[in-house]
Amino acid sequence: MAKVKKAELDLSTEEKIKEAASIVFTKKGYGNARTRDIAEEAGINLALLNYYFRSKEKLFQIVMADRIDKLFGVLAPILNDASTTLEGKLEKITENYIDMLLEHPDLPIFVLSEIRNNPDQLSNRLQAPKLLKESVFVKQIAERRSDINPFHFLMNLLGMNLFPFVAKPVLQPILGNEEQYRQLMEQRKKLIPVWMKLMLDHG
Amino acid sequence: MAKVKKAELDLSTEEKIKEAASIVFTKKGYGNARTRDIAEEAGINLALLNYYFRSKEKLFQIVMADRIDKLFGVLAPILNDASTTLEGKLEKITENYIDMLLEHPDLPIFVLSEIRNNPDQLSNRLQAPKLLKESVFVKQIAERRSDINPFHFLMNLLGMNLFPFVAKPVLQPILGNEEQYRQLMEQRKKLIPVWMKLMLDHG
DNA sequence: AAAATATTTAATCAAATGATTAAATATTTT
DNA sequence: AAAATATTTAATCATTTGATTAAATATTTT
Repeated sequence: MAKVKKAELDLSTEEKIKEAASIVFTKKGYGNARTRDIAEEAGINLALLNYYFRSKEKLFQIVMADRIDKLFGVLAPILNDASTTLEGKLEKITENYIDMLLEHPDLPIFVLSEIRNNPDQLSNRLQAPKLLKESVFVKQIAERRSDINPFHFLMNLLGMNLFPFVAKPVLQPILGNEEQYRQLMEQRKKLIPVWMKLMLDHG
Repeated sequence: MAKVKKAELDLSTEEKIKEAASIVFTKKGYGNARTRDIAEEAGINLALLNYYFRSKEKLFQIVMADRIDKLFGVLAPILNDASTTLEGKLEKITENYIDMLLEHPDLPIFVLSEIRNNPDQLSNRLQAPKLLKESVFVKQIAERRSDINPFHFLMNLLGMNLFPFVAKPVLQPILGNEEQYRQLMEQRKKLIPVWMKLMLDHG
């Protein structure tokens, strides 16, 4: 019990700081976040943050890696699944993305703006590009429409899924209250795959 | 000539600072931008910045108002034009947006991330929501498809136009070099209106 | 040209902020 | 329980950074 107790507390405190850092960084971005904000959010002393993570920068790197995983992890397992059709993938990607984004609406704008702030540091370590580029998913699109660059359809899919969340602060006043916003996103889970199929089959 | 010379220099220096501030703020965001960065970019002394604009915050407000105008100004004149069809508006919005974004690719991510950082301050003063909500454009969409909330199509249009620029740092490695990226965006000027019409007419 | 005004600079201030230190407290091991 | 180790804190440091000041320079007006 003694060993367990210590390990529990250890993990709990470290995890509490990581969790707080994730919240504060995601909400404010690296430059606007204060280590004191994070300490307060975690309910601990400022020195503890440096005791566990050495620096703001180190803590940020850990949070960032986790956030990037969250944002692209939704895609990864689906893209190269040989057992699903293109249609199946469109439905699965859309449903998973919208479900995830309804829980983490500020994730895309955080990751994208931090990549903008530090393209060299972050853009290089993304395995998402290669993953996307050589995926079964993109090959399936290319087979279906050899006349159009398949990445156009990828941009459309990601754009229709992600943009309403990236632009949420601007769109919310147009779209209504939180519940109405949520309902629209739920509708899009059905609609986006239909629209994607339309684009792939006609035009 | 004497009067002109002073006025010229005056405007030139003030404008030089504004221009530098626009560049630095847009590239780094408010929190990561240093007033010394801006002064250096403008080729002037730090004190001059405060002499002309009183504070970083004030300078930022001026830059931000200008950037918001740039981002939404493309839409405004088209949305309520009674002399164009829905199809005509889709083509015009897409062409104008992509042309503008090719010149200012980091504009959307800057504006959206700053609105996230300060929703109360910035979101309220946007007249874009009301403009969009009550536009002829949205009414024309609603007439065409009474079965689907017209804002779905608005989100699709904006998503397909803006997202490739918002996500440029992530997409660039997939899409190729700068020139190839540009060519894809040029293609989208023709493609997006076609796709939008498809979605409006079928499904 | 002299006086008045506007512009620009170097030096400096004060507050914010990331980080450290040394001591206190709690936990685990012996 | 005592010793050893790990955790936590209050106080403090050093740097960064937005802002100011007072003096110098340039420009405009008289």
